[in-house]
Amino acid sequence: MSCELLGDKNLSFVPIPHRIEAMVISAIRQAQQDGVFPEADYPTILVQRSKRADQGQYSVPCMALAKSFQMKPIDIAGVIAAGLPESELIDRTAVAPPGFLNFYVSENWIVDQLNTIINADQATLFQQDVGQVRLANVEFLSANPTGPLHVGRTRGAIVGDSIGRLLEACGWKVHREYYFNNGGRQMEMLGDSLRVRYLQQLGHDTELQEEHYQGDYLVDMAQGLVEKHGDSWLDKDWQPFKEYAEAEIFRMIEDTLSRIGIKFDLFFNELDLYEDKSVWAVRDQLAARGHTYEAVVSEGASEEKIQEAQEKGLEPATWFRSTTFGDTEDRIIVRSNGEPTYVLPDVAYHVNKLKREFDRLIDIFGSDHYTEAQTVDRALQALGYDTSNIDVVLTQWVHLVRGGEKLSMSTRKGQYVTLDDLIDEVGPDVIRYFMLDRSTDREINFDLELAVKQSNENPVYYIQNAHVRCAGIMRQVEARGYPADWDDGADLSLLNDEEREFITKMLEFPEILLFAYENLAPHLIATYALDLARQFHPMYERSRVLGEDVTEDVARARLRLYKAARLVFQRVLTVMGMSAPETM
RNA sequence: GCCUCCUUAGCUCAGUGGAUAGAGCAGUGGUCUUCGGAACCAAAGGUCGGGGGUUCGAAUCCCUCAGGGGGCACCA
Repeated sequence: MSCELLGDKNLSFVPIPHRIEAMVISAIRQAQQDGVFPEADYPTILVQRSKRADQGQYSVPCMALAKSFQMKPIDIAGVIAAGLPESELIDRTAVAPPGFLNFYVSENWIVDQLNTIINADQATLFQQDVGQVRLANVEFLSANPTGPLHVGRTRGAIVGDSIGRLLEACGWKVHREYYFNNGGRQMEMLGDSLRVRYLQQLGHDTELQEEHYQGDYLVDMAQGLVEKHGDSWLDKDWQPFKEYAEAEIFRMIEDTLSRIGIKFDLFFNELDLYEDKSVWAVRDQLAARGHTYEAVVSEGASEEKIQEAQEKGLEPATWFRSTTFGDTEDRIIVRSNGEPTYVLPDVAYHVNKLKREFDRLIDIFGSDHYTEAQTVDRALQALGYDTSNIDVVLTQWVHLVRGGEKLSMSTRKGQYVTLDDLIDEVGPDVIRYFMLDRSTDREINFDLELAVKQSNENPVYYIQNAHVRCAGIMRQVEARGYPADWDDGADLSLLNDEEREFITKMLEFPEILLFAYENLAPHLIATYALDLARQFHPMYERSRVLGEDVTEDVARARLRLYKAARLVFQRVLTVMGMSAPETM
């Protein structure tokens, strides 16, 4: 086929719709040169998957082209059909009213893709090339080290890591970053809580106060401290305890994360932004550009607020005039006591990231950070930065559900469910899938009973079982003494309609991958994985390899099919950060 | 009050402005007994929250109303 529009890149896994689009554009250009179509701009060509078999596998609605080309849609479709370049991909096309052009993908081409899949580098199977290699910074999780990871943080962690994997599958290099603050009152309380626990371990009669951290992990930690240092820390204040606790907690967090397949490239300490003075530099630059002012209340504040401020006797604070950038109210960046609010170091952090070598930044936040993210964006604009290469993904809440009842995830008094507890209960693969399979702007009800169910109600088992079944066939073939390359050179034209349709479904993966990447929507991978499994199992039921009534030629062709299917399931699971088990 | 996300089958949810809106579960009726039954097949199930609008064409875009989640701290 003519591929000039697709450039020189390896065509193996260019999504089919992209190839069809290139063919259509080529036909349109030809028709324009021939004077059949006027030289007019026209809307983007839409190539969609057909819903019904009698509409081919892909179709292009030409109705939207009618205005540009001053012809009836059905005639436009006919002209395009006649002008399509020769292609090994497309067998035939058909025009359907009111103006659809349906594409029938070549059966030979479809089955031959099994060879392409099997011969490809498995680590990069279906990898999309979105230009030269670029570097993305994905910031997620960013929980302060005050305790073990709580389940409430899990969604952001999984979504962040998976978006990273999605980018990697589309040719990016990904730098995963975790932003944290180990200063402030919270961390002081943490240190002091450990100090109290330490004293208790040594038999002192002292109790935690209400504002102390109540979690049992500090008891264990205090025990370890006694084992290491005996009573030599008796007279120390909160500070060394805080440092000890922080180091231990980071160790716990990293252990937990490694259990669900997440590894960060950098833990970025907010305090570094104070040490290198960049927090104050940001404030000064905002001031120099005239975007700040000193006042007790914001400009245009209500009488009520002014009165309230007077009653409290507040001193002036530094405000960022975010209303200039579309905000409904200005925001405080430095409190009257001289301490910055959270937003100022966060702006400095983003400036820091923008100054590093990244081609784009992606932030994953809980939806409760909506206003914060907007304010940071506005401040960056105020500083003169182009924020168009910063994407913010906000994730909605997760509710743990057991037996139809929502569980409380309160962090008070240490009664929280840790991520470790959840991993112990349902396993890492289930967590990853359940946190991924819904659009990020939808809430999740995480059903703990469904999570451990071993039936096709549970999508994780259903998907992984497809891989297990493929692996089972390979084992069986080997056990019966067939050579490892038995399927090499098999006559793939022996595969039936159902088997070919399944291959077509596998070949949708590149377009799904690209679309999920473009929309930063990893749930589309999860949905696709389940769809693929749902198409796999019925076929598996009927298309046996080693049945008595299966001829050797058919057996070899089917073995080739399952070999490729196994690789595709493995790849899909890997992109989601899940395991592809051989047995279950 | 303002901002934001959600509302699609009994339930949980997919759905890129295009043809007759799709899955699973539950319910109904069947099949087979395994290269892992942790299975498969069939029929049934819908005013896409309500109402306007834009468009040749709207679940999808815009406006509006209603219901639910989250946010709007001199917290992080």
